[in-house]
Amino acid sequence: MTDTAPRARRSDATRAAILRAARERFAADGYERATIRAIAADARIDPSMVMRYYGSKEGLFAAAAEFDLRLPDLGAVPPDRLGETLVRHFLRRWEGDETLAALLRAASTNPGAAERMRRLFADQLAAAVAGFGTDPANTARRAGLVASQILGLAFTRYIVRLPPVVEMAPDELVAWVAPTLQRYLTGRPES
Amino acid sequence: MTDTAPRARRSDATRAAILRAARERFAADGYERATIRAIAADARIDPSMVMRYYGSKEGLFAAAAEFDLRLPDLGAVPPDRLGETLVRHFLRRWEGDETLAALLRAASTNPGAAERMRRLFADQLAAAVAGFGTDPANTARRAGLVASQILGLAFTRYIVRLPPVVEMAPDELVAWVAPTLQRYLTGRPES
DNA sequence: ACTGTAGGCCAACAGGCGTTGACATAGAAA
DNA sequence: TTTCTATGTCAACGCCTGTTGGCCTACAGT
Repeated sequence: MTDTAPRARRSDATRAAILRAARERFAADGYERATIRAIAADARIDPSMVMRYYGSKEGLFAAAAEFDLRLPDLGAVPPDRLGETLVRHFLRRWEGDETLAALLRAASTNPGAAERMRRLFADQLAAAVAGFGTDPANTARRAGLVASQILGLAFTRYIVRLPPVVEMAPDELVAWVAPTLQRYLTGRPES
Repeated sequence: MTDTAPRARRSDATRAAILRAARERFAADGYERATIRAIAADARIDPSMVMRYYGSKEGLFAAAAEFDLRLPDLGAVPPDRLGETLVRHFLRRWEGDETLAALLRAASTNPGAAERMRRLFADQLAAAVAGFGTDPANTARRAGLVASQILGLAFTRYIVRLPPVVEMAPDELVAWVAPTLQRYLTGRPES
């Protein structure tokens, strides 16, 4: 069998430094403004190392934007607290990890990043929504609506930084937004 | 007095063509990928004309992203149909004019565009929300929440193009999203 | 008819970009 | 100790970008 967990290479620290710097820059500047040269400078190595390890800028972004929403099993959540659980989870998830901010910024202008974003929500979120079983015919629609509110929240809070949205405390946001998600997940239109 | 409505210059057609092409490109590609050369080519003029008429790329964008939400007077709307009115209005407004899409895409990566977006919603939306008078202390907060859902809808439908959100008919979207805005505008948290 | 000016094009600039290949070096393998 | 390979640096390439200034040309004012 091939060795799937090869022993640590000497270059692993460098690779990690590049990835960390890349995530920061992509999150702060978006895909096109985040230059390989700037990322390499942050990581204190030569730009050509980025090419050696990640092949191209696209390849670097693909590695840096690898992301798992880590959604909980919604089947194990009390059905009336689905919305609350989701908002809480998302707020925590991307407040501690700028990868999603990087993906979000890049998705606006980079077709590859947009595709990745579609996949992230089509696969992971739709799967989680399907996980609690009700109304299989509308799973995709419900997941899409949830995504619209969740991404809108992220967009206004972390990208555009609309003051009122930035200033609201997490608990306050949960109190307002949870019922929205709850209805998108379990309600009916115009309820 | 100075002539505030000077008679049409010969170049007005060119200026308009540039602006139209700029909006298209900014909407399709975002700020950095939309090049002056490409915009000029679309408008069938020389890139240097863009500079002559708009000074710089920033100046061109500022002119192309001039936008009025044209929000209705919410005081004249039946209080229980505020949400529906708003969603309908926004869907129509940006389905027929790509300026907002341009602004949205650009706001992700261009600080100036983000500032413009903040202003747009802080001024125009917050003003409209204040227009129906209830709960003046929370006007900004309510407007922010509305913006998060509205922009999230635009982001998923026109920028990332999440399939389920793209495929839903306007009426269907209204039926789902209107209650959300209605609650953000007139409800209380965790209602 | 003449002249001034506004409209438009062309060629070039300086700088930044992603990317490449040749070269040095240090540590593991022999 | 010698040899080889992984790690890293340096300098340059070709390309594209925003931007500039000089030069035609056609039209409006006289």
